[in-house]
Amino acid sequence: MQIADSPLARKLGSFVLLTDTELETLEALHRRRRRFVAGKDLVHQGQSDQSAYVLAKGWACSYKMLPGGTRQIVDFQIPGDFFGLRSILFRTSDHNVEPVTKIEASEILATDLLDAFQRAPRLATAVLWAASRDEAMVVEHLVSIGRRNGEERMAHFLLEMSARLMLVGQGDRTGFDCPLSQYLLADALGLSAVHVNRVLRTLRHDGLVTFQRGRVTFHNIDALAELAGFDATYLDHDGPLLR
Amino acid sequence: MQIADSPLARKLGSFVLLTDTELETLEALHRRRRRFVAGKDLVHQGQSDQSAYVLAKGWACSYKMLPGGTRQIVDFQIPGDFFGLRSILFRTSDHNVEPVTKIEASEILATDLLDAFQRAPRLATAVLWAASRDEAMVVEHLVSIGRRNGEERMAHFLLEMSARLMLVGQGDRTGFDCPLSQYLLADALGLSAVHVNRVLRTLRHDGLVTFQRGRVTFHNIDALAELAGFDATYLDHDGPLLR
DNA sequence: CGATGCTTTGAATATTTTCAATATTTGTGG
DNA sequence: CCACAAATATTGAAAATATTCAAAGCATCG
Repeated sequence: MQIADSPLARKLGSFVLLTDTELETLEALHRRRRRFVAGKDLVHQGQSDQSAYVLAKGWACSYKMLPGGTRQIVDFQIPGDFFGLRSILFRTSDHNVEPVTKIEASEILATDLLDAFQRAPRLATAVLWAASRDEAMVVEHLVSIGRRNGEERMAHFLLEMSARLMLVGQGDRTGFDCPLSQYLLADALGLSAVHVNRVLRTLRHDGLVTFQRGRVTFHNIDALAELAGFDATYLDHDGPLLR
Repeated sequence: MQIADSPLARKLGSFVLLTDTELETLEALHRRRRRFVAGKDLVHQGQSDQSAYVLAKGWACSYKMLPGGTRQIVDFQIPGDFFGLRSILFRTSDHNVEPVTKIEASEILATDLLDAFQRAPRLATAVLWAASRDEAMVVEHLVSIGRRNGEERMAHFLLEMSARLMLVGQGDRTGFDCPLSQYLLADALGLSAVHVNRVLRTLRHDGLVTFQRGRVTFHNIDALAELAGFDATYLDHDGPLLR
């Protein structure tokens, strides 16, 4: 069995040991490489016949708009991540996706995905697993917003992003490059942008972490994890369950 | 093709037109009917080899504990709902499940589910769809906690529960029976129990909704939906995508 | 009927937002 | 490479929102 080097194959392969047919079917999903500029939505809440994507380069975010004009960012996507899957399964999208930076992504049409599941049925189980992993992240995000204060939320968020980025070979224990503005952080963490600024100042003054000029630098990652109550098990790959 | 009357078959059938084999395979998942008393967890955060369940009677909730001893309820389950799916896919559970009332549920072992996927591969796609629908609810919950105030959150929550209950034939436009205490509501909505009480008083005084002695009564459901910014599309079934 | 859990209310405090103003950084065209 | 405009970050003060602590009133169920 050959090793595929697409991020998607690597991710799914950690759950299901993929056969050659399955690998080929996966690779076929990567025709239709697209580029998008930052800030212009590529999946639209309420629209039908939207595609899903696998992100290859750059950062994006999924969010929902509220009647008052505010929004809540549900999730950030980094290279190797899926997005827009629900737009396929529900025919019409319940959320928006906006590139945070300029991005490159493979577009996956509804029929592509359903055909792939027909050709290689175990892929459906693998995608179910990947989607559940994403759901676990949303759940942890929910817990953060529901029960952690500003500092704890920020700490947890930065640690989670760091762990996710390290899984795809970006950043290290000292920190990571981060293209998010304080407005984006606010929309994600359920805070005001002003408060995000104050929270970052507090964490900086306490010698825990610095976020300046697009770079997150950890000064005391253990104290930060302690503050956040951070437990990365929900991100861990354990080795394939399906053989 | 016969019509199966299990809630699971009805739910998955709204996404995939199920064949006889698929229906039989589904029904086989309903051996192992279990009863549980209220308040005693049946899925445990951090434990491995946990089962998933399909709820037949009663209400349950999924939640996560935090280091400080507080908890965040992620989701309530009502008859027909799945829970503990992630405990199977990840071998170890990242959350707890507690019966709110006494419940009856069918236990589904990891091997049961994976065998069923092998025997009837389209079931995996159907379960992916159902899991995505659950994820959409968690996302809406996240949005609520992140960007709505106490009154809006409560309004949204009550409307969502009403819509979900009506899908399984419980309650109507005038209201529904609800076994949740203000403590449970607080843990779900990311508020304190005291504040939940004040929020309910405000909604009652404003003539929108009354929640007393286990019964939710809508007085002005349109105004309530307006206040909450409630849009039920994320709960809608559209008719099967897979034939 | 008595114990227990749930609901209700008040008052003081903590957290977060909003509004407003001022720095700083970044990107762009000349 | 500089100057300028736009975007982003920072700070203060007042107001809104929600929490905590404490106490009392109601249900409910054996």
